[in-house]
Amino acid sequence: MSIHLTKRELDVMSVVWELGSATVGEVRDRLTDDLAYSTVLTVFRTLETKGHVRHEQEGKAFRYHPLIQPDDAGDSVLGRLLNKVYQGSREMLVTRLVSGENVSPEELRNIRKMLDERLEEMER
Amino acid sequence: MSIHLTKRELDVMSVVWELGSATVGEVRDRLTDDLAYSTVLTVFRTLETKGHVRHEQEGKAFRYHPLIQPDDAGDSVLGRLLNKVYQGSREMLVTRLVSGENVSPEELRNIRKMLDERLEEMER
DNA sequence: GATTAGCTATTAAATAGATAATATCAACAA
DNA sequence: TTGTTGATATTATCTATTTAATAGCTAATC
Repeated sequence: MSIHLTKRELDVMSVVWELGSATVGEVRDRLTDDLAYSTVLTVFRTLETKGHVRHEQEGKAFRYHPLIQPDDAGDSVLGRLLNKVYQGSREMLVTRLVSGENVSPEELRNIRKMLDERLEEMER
Repeated sequence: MSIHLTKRELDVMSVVWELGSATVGEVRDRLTDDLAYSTVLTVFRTLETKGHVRHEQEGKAFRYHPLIQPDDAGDSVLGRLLNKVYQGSREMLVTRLVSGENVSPEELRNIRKMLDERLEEMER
């Protein structure tokens, strides 16, 4: 079963992943949108209900820890993108991904290297 | 401004893109979920309101034509995926994309070739 | 000319998602 | 003891999304 996160849930999880763990206040500070404390709390509670985070007491606040990893959440989005938008063509998707102005040659070379390694690995 | 499509809207647009244009019935036949005729029609109407498709009469039915292309809709999803899930790392994203079992060596080689071309192009 | 088939138009309703006001509680300070 | 502060808990509201029932229209058919 694939994991579905709403836009706000993803915003929150993104901070949790980045920091390793986070409190409501920490997340609130990092979000560009200015949400009420209780709003972020509500999102955390639904994430906890869905089993995507757990919390532990820290002083008087709760500290939330991720129970899912970025890949877990990314796969469903990536799969849908691949199939519905790029008709299953990974090449088309990657082409678009690297077509922006702000993509450095280094990054492209790193990706190419990764592909080389993966290809070698497949031949063995 | 980036284009946002809901899940169902994307399902419908996906068929429209694939066929070039489509009627309500054609879309309905191709969706795996068994939706009522009026449901698909409603989705088309919201897509038209948003300016993502236009229609013309064809016999007694409407034929819908896309006014946006896959990339237009994909970019917002891809951007969010890149930033929120893979912390801006295209390499991580592509790594995940090609990590499945059912990815052929041909596909990997094609992607690599595309990267080569793009790199050359950047050097000029 | 009445009936049917195959559409579109209208309207409704249920569910999901986003946001936050307000109530509560516990610990610390005065 | 009594506020005050900084959390969480409860509850509510609004909007977006999804789904579809039903009404109405038009052309072909009997």
